[in-house]
Amino acid sequence: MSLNPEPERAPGGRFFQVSQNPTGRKDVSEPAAPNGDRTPPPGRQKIEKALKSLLENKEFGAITTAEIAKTAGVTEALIYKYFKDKRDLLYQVLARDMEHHLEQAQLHLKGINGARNKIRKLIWFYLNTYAEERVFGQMLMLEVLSFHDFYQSAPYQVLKRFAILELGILKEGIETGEIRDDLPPALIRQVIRGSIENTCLAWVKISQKISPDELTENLCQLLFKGIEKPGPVKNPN
Amino acid sequence: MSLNPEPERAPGGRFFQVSQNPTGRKDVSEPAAPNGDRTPPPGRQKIEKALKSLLENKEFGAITTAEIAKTAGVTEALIYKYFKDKRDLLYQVLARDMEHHLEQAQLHLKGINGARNKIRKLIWFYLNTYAEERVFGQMLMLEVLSFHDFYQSAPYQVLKRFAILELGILKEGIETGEIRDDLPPALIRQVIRGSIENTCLAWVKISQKISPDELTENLCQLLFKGIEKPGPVKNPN
DNA sequence: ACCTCCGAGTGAGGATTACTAACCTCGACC
DNA sequence: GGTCGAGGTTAGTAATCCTCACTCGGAGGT
Repeated sequence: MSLNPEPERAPGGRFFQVSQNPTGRKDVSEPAAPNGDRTPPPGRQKIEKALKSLLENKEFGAITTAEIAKTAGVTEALIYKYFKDKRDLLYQVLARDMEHHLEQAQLHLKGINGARNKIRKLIWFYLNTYAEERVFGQMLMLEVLSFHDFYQSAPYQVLKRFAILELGILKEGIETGEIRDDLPPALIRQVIRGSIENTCLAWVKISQKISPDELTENLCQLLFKGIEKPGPVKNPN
Repeated sequence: MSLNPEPERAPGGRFFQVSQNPTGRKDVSEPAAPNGDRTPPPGRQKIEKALKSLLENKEFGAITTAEIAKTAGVTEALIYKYFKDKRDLLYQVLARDMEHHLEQAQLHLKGINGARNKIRKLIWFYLNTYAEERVFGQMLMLEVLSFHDFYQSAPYQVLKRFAILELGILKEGIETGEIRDDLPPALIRQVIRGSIENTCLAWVKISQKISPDELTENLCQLLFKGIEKPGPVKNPN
């Protein structure tokens, strides 16, 4: 009867259920375990895996908790044993992925000299990651960045660590004279990130095909040298 | 290059292309040609106004249809007389706003010479618009860009017209030699848009305060000249 | 062997939501 | 005066997120 493929319905439940936990993270996953080593319970793992696999061909808003539970082979209620929200589930999955990618990024930067070379490498790394892990890119760029509560969530904290990494490189470049010092590093960072995200978004949403290698080169050309044509200045502005 | 805006057929929804009514008073005194477009019914106008006012301090996903109907002073069902969806309501409101801003942008560009000057002006215009009409910026940047169906909606068609405008300026600049010709204009456009949107998003979401005038200057510096420190040119990598 | 505790997991709803079908009302027009 | 259709309403419905009370089984103390 229902021919409703409409995403982002949010009936049921209350919207502004205030969590007693200002961090937005639920501590239900951190009980006093016998020892520091505890593998997460199988049900929890299955739930996270189910969400990821469903995200392969459906957007988060269109995935129902019933669906998640069914593909995970558990009951709906179990989701709420481990996650405060449907959204909290997304955040925790995303946070784990981001943590992993942060480590990878740091690894990729090892042994590279010079701020500009590092920036180039980082740009390539982001593009390549978005290209190879589509679900991750979608989660980050379009399921999450638009929601208010994301900015109090765990994955946002990881995003901040990315920011620290990037700002560190920029400051290094400013000190060594590789990068101009008349603009705030935070702005430079936002421009770089914005460029990357915007091109990747166009690619994700409009199935515009790109090759990370080539795009890295073009982006660096643009970001490093600017859009002005070098040569005789016609109109000084 | 592949983002070349190609005209697609409009979605099935019907349009009430209404001319703007500055006085806010819309007496149905005019006979109104039978087959021509009439002024939209009051209920419809109230619904659109209600949504806009609710968006002032709530995100779209958290606004219920009941709420919209209540603040509009009509019943819920009336919404679905004029809009196919809750989202369709958002899209139509947004499309009207965008249409208006597109006209404004074209007006602001009149009498400006030179591609770089036009780009600078356009950047200022976007920043200023986002700064002054917060609700509009929020609608566009974070309620809409993440949804699949947006890319078949009316406001997306207007977005494409923005793209045409921007690409036109870029191509003009390439021809006159103001802008480098070794990079695809579509990429340049995406970088510019990404920079603007990313900075504005940070400003909207993290209440980072900016001044459009100052930010325009910095952004143009960055986008025009690049992030490299000018000076002794050593090796062009 | 028995009791207790506790985490993993379940079953059965409740509350709220987006959306719909059927109906009413009233002026215009023939 | 009958019809038609647009503007608007009443009274729902299915779907969805989330909660609460409950079961099961094993580890460990006594």
